[in-house]
Amino acid sequence: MQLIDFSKIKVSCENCSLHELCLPRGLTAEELEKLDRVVKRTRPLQKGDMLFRSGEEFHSLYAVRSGCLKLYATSDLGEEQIIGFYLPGEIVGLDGMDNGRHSCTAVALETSSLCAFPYTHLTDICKRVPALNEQMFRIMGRELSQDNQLLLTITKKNADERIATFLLSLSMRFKRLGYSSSEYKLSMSRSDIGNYLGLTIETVSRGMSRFQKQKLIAIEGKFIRILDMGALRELCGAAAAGAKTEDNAASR
Amino acid sequence: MQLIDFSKIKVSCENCSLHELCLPRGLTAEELEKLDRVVKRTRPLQKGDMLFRSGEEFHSLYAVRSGCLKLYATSDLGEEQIIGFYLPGEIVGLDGMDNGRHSCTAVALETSSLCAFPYTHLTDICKRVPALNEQMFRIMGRELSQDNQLLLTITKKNADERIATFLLSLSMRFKRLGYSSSEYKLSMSRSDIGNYLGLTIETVSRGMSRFQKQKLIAIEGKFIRILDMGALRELCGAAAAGAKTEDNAASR
DNA sequence: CGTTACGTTGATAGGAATCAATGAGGGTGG
DNA sequence: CCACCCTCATTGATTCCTATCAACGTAACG
Repeated sequence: MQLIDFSKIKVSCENCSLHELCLPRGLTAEELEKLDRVVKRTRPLQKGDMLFRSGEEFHSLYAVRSGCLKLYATSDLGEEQIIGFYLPGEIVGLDGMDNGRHSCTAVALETSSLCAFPYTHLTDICKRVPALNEQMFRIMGRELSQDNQLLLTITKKNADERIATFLLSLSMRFKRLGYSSSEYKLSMSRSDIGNYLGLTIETVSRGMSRFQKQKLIAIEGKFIRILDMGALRELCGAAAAGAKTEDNAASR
Repeated sequence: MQLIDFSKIKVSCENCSLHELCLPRGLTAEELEKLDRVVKRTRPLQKGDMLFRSGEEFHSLYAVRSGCLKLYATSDLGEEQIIGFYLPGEIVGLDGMDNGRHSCTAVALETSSLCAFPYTHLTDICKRVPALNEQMFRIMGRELSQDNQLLLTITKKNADERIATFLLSLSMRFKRLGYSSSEYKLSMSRSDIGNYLGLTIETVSRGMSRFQKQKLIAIEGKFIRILDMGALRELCGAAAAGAKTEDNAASR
C-alpha cells in the first residue's frame, strides 16, 4: 500500500522545470510528446535505496528529478570507487550501455525521484527523432568529458586542490539548477567525497577544516557556505601556478 | 607530392581484418556497404603527428587500422593527462561528441593508419541503420567503462599494482588482436605510462625493474616479455587480498 | 661521434595514509 | 523523554609510499 499513487501524478517533460537541462533539451513540442509517452515516473527512492546494482541487467536510463544519487564501480576485491554524483536534470545509467549489464551501482543519497526511460523505447524514438539521438550522443560525450576531468583532478592535484575543486564544481552545478552557488547542503558523506577524490576521509576532513580556518568556507555539518569564491577558485589549480609557474611538460 | 595515393587503395570494412572488433561489428553486408561509402582512409600518421588537438572542431571519429595513438586531456595549467592508448580496431575521437569540439589531443605513438568516419555522415547512416546506432552507443559505453576501470586502478592500487594492471591489460588487448599476449612492444614511453597511471617515470621504471628482478617479466627496452602471467595477475589486486583479506567497505 | 631524448638507479623529503582517540548527531527503545 | 548505540566527523601522532632531486647509463640520430 502506498499513500500516493505516483502513476496518477501528471507530470510531462514539457512542463518539467528541468526541461532545458535534461534529456529533452532541444526537442520540439511534438518530439517531446513522443518521449513523454514512454517515460515512467516511479515511486521516489529513499536514502540508501539502490536504483540498480552492478551486474544487473540494463533496461533503462534515468533522469534525476529531485534528490541526489551516487554511482560507484566495484573492483574485483569489492572496493568501491565512486564515479560521480547525480543532481536533478542529470542522466544516470549510461554505464549499462556497454554490454547490456550495469557495471556500476547507483544509490540514493537522499530521497530522490526519477524519470525512467526504458532503453528499447528510447532507441525506438531515437530512430524517428534525430535530435534526440544526437542529444544522447552529447550526454554520453559529456559523461566522458567529466570522467576525464575527474582523472585530471585526481592525478594532477593535491588533496586541498581536489577538495576545493569538488566544492566549486558542486557550487556551479547548483547554480545551474537555480539554487544558491554560495550555500548548499552536501548530500554525500565525507567518506563519499574522499572516495570520489581518491583521498581518505581524514584528509577530506582536515582539508575542509583548514579551509574554514582560512575563512574560505563555513561548515555546519552537511551545510557549506562559500565565503571566498575567488580564493577557492585560485586554490583549484594553484599548485603549479604558485610553485613552478610554468615548467613545460613534466611527466606528471 | 606523395609516393602512394592512399585514396586509390581499395580497402573496405567488409574485407578488413578488424571487421569484428571495430565499428562495423554486427552489421550486415548491406549495412556495411553504406558505412563503407563514407569512410575516408587517409595518409598514415607518422610518430608524433597529431590527429586532432584539444579545442579543434570535431568532425570525425577515427578507427585505428594499424599503429597506436595516445589521447590526452590538458588542464588549465597546461598539464597533460593521458586518457587512453588506442590500438587497431579501437575508436578515437569520442571526446568531441560532447559539444562539437575536441576536449582532448590525439597523437600517434608510431606510424599509424586510420579510417575516418565523418560525423554528419555517420549520424545520417545511424538514422537508417539502427544496428550501427546501437553499436555507437555500445562503443561510447565501453569507453565509459574503461575510464571507470582506470579510475579504480589509480585510486585503489599502489604503484606496482598499477603497472602490473597496465602490462596485463595491454597483453589482453594484443591477444584479442591475434598477437602474442606474452610478448609485445610498448609503443609508449615510460613517461607516457607514468602519466597514464598517475605515477612518475621513475616509479614506473623502478616497478618494471623490480618485476624483472622477480622474473615476472623480461625487459629489453620497449620490448616486454611476460614470464609469469599468473603472478602478475595476482599482483594486480594483491594489496587487499594479501594484507587485509576482506575489510568491508573501507572508505578508500 | 657528439648531441639529445629516454631510461635507470640512488638518496632524501614530504604529503597523505594509517592508527588511534574523541566528539557530535540521529535514531531507537526502554 | 532520556539513555544508549551507531554512524559519521574531527583532530592528533606516526608511518610509509612515492615524488623529487640528482647522477649516470643507453640508445637514437644527424
